Amino acid sequence: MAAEDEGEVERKIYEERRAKGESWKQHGLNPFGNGFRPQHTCGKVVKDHANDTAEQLEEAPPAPYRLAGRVVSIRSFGKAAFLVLQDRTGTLQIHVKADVLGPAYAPMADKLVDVGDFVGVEGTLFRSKTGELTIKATTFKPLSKALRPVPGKFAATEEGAKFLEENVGSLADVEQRYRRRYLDLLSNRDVRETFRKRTKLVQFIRNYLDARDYIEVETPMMHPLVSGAAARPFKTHHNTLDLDLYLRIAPELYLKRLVVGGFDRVYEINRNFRNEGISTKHNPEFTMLEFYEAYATYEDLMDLTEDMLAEASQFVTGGTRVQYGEHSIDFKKGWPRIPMLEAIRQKLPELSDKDMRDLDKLRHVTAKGVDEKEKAAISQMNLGEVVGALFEKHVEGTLVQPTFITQFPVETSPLARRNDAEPSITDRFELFCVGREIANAFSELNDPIDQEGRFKSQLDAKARGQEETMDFDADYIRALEHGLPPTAGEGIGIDRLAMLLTNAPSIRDVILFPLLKPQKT
RNA sequence: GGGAGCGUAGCUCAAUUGGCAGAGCAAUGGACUCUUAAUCCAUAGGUUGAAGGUUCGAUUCCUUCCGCUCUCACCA
Repeated sequence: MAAEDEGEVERKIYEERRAKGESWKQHGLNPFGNGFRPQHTCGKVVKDHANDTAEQLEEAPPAPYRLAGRVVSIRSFGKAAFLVLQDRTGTLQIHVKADVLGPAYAPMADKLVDVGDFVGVEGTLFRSKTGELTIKATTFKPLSKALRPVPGKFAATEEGAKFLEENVGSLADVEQRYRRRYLDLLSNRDVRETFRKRTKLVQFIRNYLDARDYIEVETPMMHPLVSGAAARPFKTHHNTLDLDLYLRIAPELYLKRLVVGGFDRVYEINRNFRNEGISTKHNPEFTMLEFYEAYATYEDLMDLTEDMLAEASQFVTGGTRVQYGEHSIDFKKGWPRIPMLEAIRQKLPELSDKDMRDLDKLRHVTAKGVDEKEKAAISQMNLGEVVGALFEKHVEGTLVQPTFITQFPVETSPLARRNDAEPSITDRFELFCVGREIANAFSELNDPIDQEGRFKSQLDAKARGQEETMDFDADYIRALEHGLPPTAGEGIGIDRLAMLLTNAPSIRDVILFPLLKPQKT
């Protein structure tokens, strides 16, 4: 039934289309049928014959094609009509004629086929007088009735798509695009393209890591403890066990347990959940790649990362140079690697080497121009935390081209290995691009005694009022006590990477069904 | 949570200083056997997001609410 909150027009169209579906039965057609099996696809037919002339097709016509898809355009002339058929591969024009089809043309003559319906056709390929590759249908079978119309005009052909892009889009209402993604997908070509690229990206990463002898695993989404990152979790509950659980904020500690177990090249591409704000760069559930390689260092992972992302860009977009908004991003290998303190001092040259170890001085500099609430938070920070805050405030947003920032303070890196020469910093890097963090990696802390101390520091931070802290994971310590080989690990935000490679301004443009407030009726 | 903006027909958008709520596409009826934004003739389609207020009169001004977008904060 049409919903009660609909407008008159919408309800009328619905009723009319239902009645048309009923009329299909008089022609022996099931309005919600099944059993038509296409043997070819629109995109392949067009590709295979793109260079065939009208004469070639007439003299040596290819064997008949059997296709099925959604009707996205109808141009009817009474006893003949041109339809545009869309399937997963593309579109192809169909010519249906009363004299060729005989009784099978009746549903067209009676105007029982609408844009949005699915049909199956069989016929031979020719070029129409205007030169377009077209199937002359010898079989025409409506398959499935669409009771609701598609939104507005279809971008059915290249020319039509171009027109709609340059003028009014089919579905422009941002909220509707996210809420009813199926309409967005079926009416907007560039949206289909974006999600295909996202899929290609994930496919590429899997192949890349598989080729390097990594194995893909799945670890728990429901965690008894908060671990692996600094974020607030979602809480849930298991009834039978009467057990409170958290949706995972990161898989890190489970993956490293697997390295202890001997899976010493391991990765997971899966969802993380963080109970934080929603923005164009944050969705509460998002996809993360994490991978761990024994006997590698964080420096090895920098090499791997620039190689993997340069190749991913090539695979997904066809080149290493990518336009993102106003920026032209170059993923070609050889990205700058800058220690965090150095990056800060490049932006704030007035700070001396000595200043960078002066907690009061740094607190003072960081607190410049911020509100009282933030000032209070800064006054509680330790040296590492204030360095991190200074970096985020003055440097992060300025890193447009891919840049590795290395040597993070130990206080903000509770799972990373200390630097051998300078124990106050860790063997860690983050990758930034367009002012955003794309990747985070480090040589793993495999010293269980040090790890125990770091967990305790997290508890102290929690006691100081910090909400985003890790729990003490005694079983993880025990795993480390059984021996974690020297290992480096990395996390890459797949959504943010997909944004870069598809020129998407919002993370919602690369997540099929982003979280929205439920619609009130 | 703070700030800014938006909400008009199924879709995309107009509406002058507060003065009869409109167009294109989609829909419906009709014509039409090579169109591709098909064309031509005709018809229908509205609680202007919701509630309240000011006014002779509100799409327009005010208040509250709902929803969305952007942005700041938070968030690797």
